[in-house]
Amino acid sequence: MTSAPGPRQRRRGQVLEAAIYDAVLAELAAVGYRRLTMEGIAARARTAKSTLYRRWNSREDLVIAAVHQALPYATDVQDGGGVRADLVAALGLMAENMSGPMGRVIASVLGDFGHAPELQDAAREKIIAPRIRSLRAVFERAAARGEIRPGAVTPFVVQAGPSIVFNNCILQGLRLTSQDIENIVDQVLMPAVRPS
Amino acid sequence: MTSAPGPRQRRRGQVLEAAIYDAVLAELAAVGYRRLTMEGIAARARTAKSTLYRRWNSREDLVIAAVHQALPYATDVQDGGGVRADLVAALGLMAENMSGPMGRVIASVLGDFGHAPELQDAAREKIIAPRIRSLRAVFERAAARGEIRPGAVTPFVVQAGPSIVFNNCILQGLRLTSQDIENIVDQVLMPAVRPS
DNA sequence: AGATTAAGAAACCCAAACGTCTCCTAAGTG
DNA sequence: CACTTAGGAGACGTTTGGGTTTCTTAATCT
Repeated sequence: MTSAPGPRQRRRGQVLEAAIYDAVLAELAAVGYRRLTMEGIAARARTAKSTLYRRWNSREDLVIAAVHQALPYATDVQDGGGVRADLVAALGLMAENMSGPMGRVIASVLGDFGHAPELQDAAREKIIAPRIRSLRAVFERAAARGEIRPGAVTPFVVQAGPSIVFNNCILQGLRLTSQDIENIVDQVLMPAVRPS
Repeated sequence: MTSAPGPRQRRRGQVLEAAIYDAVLAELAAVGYRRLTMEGIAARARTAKSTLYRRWNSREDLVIAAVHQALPYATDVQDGGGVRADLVAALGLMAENMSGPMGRVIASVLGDFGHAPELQDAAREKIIAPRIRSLRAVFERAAARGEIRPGAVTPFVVQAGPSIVFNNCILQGLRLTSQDIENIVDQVLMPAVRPS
């Protein structure tokens, strides 16, 4: 569809690298990590295997790099109309992200976490940690404003929302509606932090 | 260790099948689904590839069967001293199971869920559903006894505990202490269902 | 005991990928 | 424009594993 297949343009540096990363993610989403191959990646990126090996030592390295750079959107939510609204916004964005192609990518890769410590660390640092951090910030600002009990902001309370979202989107493949998000906030999170 | 490697015993039927299933699970826990091979399974089970293909059509079928039959321990918790104790017991057992070798098996396999609907369904039915069910039963009995607000027993509230446990044990590879379990129950679950 | 079934071992063929290497030439550099 | 760099294409040799087949012989059945 991109005109005749004549003498193709040749990409370099950043542009090429970005195209390869895209191909890795697309391939992961399409065939899964089990069937991810360098040849498949090269074909989808319309490049050559040698180009891949020129930059990364192994499939694992390439996957780590691709996942690593694909996920730094920080999910930082600025305060809006109080805790409840902030939590709904934050979890909603999270659900949004996890339902898209990135959700499939994460699902494909996480099975191998136990056997690839680097992947596990990268994922933990890039995927989980920043989201948990930004969500904790939401709670803590609310606590500072006196909207919630300060003592209620524990690790498990902070984890609860993301865990539920994750399990629905990634593991069960469901798509959470905004009503669902509100239900999670109202039924689980708010009761845990509401001042008595 | 089992005497000289003379003419080996030859297993059949149920016994052999069980040994193969064990091998599949052990292999999954050891090398992950990405590197799971029929040859590896056969070697670990001390049997022949032909024996495997005589019974299952593909690696996928074998994995499905192995996971399927390995997980029917129902996790039904009988009522003890009230909701709190019941929840602690149920989640504790869940955490126990997920921290063992079965946890690694689940982690290995779930990446390919999106690409193997049968696996996904089998896992959902065998792993997730029964646990959610038994936990909901705990809540509902408590509601019937008047210990908690009946309206509080929603799907998300029921999911909350398992989701948190899952994300800690399987995804993060952490080992939850009984204190952790109590914290989850006290900080997240009880506030959600406590009668006002 | 003799007959039947199927486990185990091994050889086999074949396709897919790996990882390497060579060649050509487009894209950048001065 | 000459020169350097590195991407694209493809051909390799090799390994791994899939899946089949053959053969021997335990285990089970009648």
